[in-house]
Amino acid sequence: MGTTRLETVPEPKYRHLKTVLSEALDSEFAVGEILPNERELAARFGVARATLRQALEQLELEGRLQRRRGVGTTVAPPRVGVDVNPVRHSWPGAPGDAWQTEGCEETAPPAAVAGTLGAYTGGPVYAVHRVRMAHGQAVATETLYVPAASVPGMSGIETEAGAARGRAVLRELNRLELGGQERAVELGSARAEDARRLDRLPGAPVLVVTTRYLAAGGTAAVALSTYRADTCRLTFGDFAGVSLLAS
Amino acid sequence: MGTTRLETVPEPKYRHLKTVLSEALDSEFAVGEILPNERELAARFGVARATLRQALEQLELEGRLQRRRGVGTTVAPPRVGVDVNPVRHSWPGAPGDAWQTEGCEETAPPAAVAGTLGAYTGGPVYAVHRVRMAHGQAVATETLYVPAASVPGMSGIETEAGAARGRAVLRELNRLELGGQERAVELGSARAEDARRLDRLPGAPVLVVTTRYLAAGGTAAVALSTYRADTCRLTFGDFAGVSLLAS
DNA sequence: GAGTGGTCTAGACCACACG
DNA sequence: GTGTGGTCTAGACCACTCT
Repeated sequence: MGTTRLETVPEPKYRHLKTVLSEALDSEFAVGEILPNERELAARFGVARATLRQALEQLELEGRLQRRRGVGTTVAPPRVGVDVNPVRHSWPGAPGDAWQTEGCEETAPPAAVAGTLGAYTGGPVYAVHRVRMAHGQAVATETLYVPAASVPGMSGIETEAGAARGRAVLRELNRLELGGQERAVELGSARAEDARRLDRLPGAPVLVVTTRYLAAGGTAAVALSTYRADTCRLTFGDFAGVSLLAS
Repeated sequence: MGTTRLETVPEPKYRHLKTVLSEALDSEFAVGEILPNERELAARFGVARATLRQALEQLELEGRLQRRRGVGTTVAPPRVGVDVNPVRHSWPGAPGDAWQTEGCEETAPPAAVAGTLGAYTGGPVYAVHRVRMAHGQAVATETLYVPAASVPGMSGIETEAGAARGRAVLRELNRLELGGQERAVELGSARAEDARRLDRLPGAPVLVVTTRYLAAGGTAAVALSTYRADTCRLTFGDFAGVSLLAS
């Protein structure tokens, strides 16, 4: 006896390691606790550091661990549920929304965004940058693309800059009647700028939420929201329960 | 000058590689086209294979590439939008739903699921397994947990097995009045079983959708749906547009 | 400066698909 | 059998954080 190798196809080491570590996290570690460093863990399990890291990477992807260079690997708290419910039909920047305006610039939108802006294509576009906080931590960044044609009140000479200007754009947007919202979620990897704001490395996995704001039969604005995939669970409806993936 | 190194902090090789490859995919390759193999690509760019693979991994995560052992690396088609809209309030298995019932077993639900089943905790639970197809390919698997108490019509002796039994459970479920749905989306990694059905390796990134079906003031059923993160974009509302992450 | 995770190398062998 | 991606090793050095 003394063998656990009953599978027809042997499991890769890193996957077995992942299982072992996962169970250890459940039983032997508390949230926030710091794990032994990678070199010691690798030695303890008798594998190369690269193999250990493969297991740690997946556990981090699943939100079980948090790794920070120069600091160490800690046990992550359960994911926070962030509401992205489109039920309450309101514009971004409406009273009570969870976002904080950080800046605004006038740019040409990315080609893919320009396509969905439809009728508004060609004119200048405001890019409003916002951040969403939860429990004192940035969980998402957003760039809201608003064609100048959607906010005619902004057409005058603008002396305001940065956040104030962004808030002005949102104010103007809120004057329109919102026809509806369309939303999509997909997996992406954080661009350098977003990664910095989210305190992650570039390329970190993120959940990208694309929202089209409809008004007067057209697309009045498009938002690209980038949520930390390791720490966030996006909720729709009034789902207030906890993650079912915890164990 | 002949130098492109203007950054204060040099970019890691794999990240630069990713950018270069990404641009090459846009301009020099067609969807479905097969790339040179990893050993040749690594040689061509003058890096170790492991470094090249780090770039390929992220591109696959973003849905730009598809890698298959024994076959090669191909350029992935744009992600398919799959509707997970909770607006049409209906039970799983209602006419017109996109899922195909594959089997059914009676099990104890995972601890985390049992917790959200609330009032029904303790009794036997049906686990109905379903698959969602799109364009002839499995894009998602689902396990629907239905407490026996939710489907009293099933309490008799059951001679049916597998898919037929699963359909019977769904039929019974559809007799109840649906009070509402609550939904959450988060990143996970495919368990071995799901990975097999989705034609992916275990650990592949997936979007996990948790749905609670409410009836008579309680949770009548809970579904855990696992979507391929590389090929799927989950849409809410009537969002029929294409991905904005394409470029 | 010491210790951490992040990047990188140059190999090796394995599992799988296909002809 | 041949070629592909998947796993694994044993090192090395770098970037970052904390003291």
